[in-house]
Amino acid sequence: MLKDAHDLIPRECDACPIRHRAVCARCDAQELEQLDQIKYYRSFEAGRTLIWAGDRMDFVGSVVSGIAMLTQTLEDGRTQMVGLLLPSDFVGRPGREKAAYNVVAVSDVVMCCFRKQPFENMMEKTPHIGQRLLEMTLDELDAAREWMLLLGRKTAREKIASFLAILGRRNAVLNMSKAAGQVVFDLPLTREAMADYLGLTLETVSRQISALKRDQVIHLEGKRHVTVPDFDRLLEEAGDDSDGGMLA
Amino acid sequence: MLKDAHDLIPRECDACPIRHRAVCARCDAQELEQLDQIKYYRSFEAGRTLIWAGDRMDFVGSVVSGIAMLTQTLEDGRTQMVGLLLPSDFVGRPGREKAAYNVVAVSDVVMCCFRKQPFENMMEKTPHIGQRLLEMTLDELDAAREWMLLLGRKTAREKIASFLAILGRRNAVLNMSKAAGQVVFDLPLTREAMADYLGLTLETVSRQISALKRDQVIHLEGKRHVTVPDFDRLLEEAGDDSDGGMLA
DNA sequence: GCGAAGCCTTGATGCAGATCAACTCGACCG
DNA sequence: CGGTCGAGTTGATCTGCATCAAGGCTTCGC
Repeated sequence: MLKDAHDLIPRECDACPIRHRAVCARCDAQELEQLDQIKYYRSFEAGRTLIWAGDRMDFVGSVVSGIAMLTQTLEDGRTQMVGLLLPSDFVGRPGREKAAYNVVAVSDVVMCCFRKQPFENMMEKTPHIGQRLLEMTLDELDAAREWMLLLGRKTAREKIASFLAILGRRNAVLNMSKAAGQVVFDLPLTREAMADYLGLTLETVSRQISALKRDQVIHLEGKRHVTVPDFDRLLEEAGDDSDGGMLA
Repeated sequence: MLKDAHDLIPRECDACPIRHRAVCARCDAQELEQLDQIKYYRSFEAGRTLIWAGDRMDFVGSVVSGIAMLTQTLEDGRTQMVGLLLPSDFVGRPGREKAAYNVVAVSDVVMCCFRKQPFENMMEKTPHIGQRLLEMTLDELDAAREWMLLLGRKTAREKIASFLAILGRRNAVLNMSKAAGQVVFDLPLTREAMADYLGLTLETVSRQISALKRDQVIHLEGKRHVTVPDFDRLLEEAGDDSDGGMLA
């Protein structure tokens, strides 16, 4: 299943798909050289837990390809997703000994790992890395705060619509959005993972997706392929403050 | 009411109560000098909204004294708190034009404001500021993720207990915790603000506090003064993973 | 081709927390 | 000192989502 994972591993940073969005985005050729000394690639197959909360961490790194999630659980098993990691997202916290969250591969994942101690040393001397990491962390904090509004105050239907809007927005940017307002994408998560993202049960997720389909807000082919005929309609359903959506 | 606010404004950074925890924590004397050129103090009375989401921001800054909250709202008025700002916490985002959240003074607040443009320029040249801001932002992100678990997966009782535990832990650190496990503090928020923090209604907050009192998990004098006779008991009620609590 | 397992959907029922409403208490003010 | 206003409590009722349960569809291994 992972037999061709090494095809996805860039030979050098110039060829790296996340070169200009990851922690290393601001680094110059010489700094990349240094990073190269302390990095290595790892591949994980879908479903595998890369890191358990509480584990000792000896690396930090970037997601190169695939999707992973950060989760927390209570003793009785209730699970909440607290981060969704896409290519270029950063994993781990410089200066921290132990992992604070579980990291689980949603799809097959390739990571570019940096040995932790050398990376921390390098951060001290190379402002470019810390600067970029600050930007990325601030973005994540903003995302976390949107997410808190969703978890604390939205109805199940609004939660689903919001989640679809997030995915749709992302794909609209990448795919240069199809004709007038029509947006198409695949759900990267199972119903259960969506439930953990949204603070719902998988049954409620399923029901609300069915309801949005019934009400023509979305169309579904199979269980994962979504078409949004009218994106503004979807945004209304998401209940967000009308304007706020597009501020980058 | 604010007549003596200027008494709370430090004359110089050395005398500043948040000198060693705020963004400026790592700055040396010369850097403080520079910051001094671009800073000014502002006072706000309890209840005032310091900043409206969408407002143009021409400063960033630190809370010197008092408590403020970040909130987001949906059009129909549902409100979620997304940040609780204590002395030394940072307000605003370098590089961002417009405020993303409302900032509301919970108590009287004094802020140390930096003019935004000069502050950003200084960040470019002074790694100490960016480094400290990164640390603080990472801490906030961790807090946000704990908060997401609370919002998404905890029951009303667990939410209240968790919130009390957070307050109690903070005060235990400051006040060198009273005799054996006993913790005492005042609630800084109204029932309504607590509800906005926890994603509940104020009625539910009130009922659950009453329930915890009835069950002897806490004692109340008046409506705000809380005594926790057995802190471990409170942590159990909070439902957290047993160990996780004390990792700083 | 058949059984098992994973993912998903749908139905029936129950309950935690929202909503609506009445009331208490203390602070402030003319 | 009576009136008002904001904060908090408590009760009655309603409802959205969780829970429990059954069954469908697809994929995979034998």
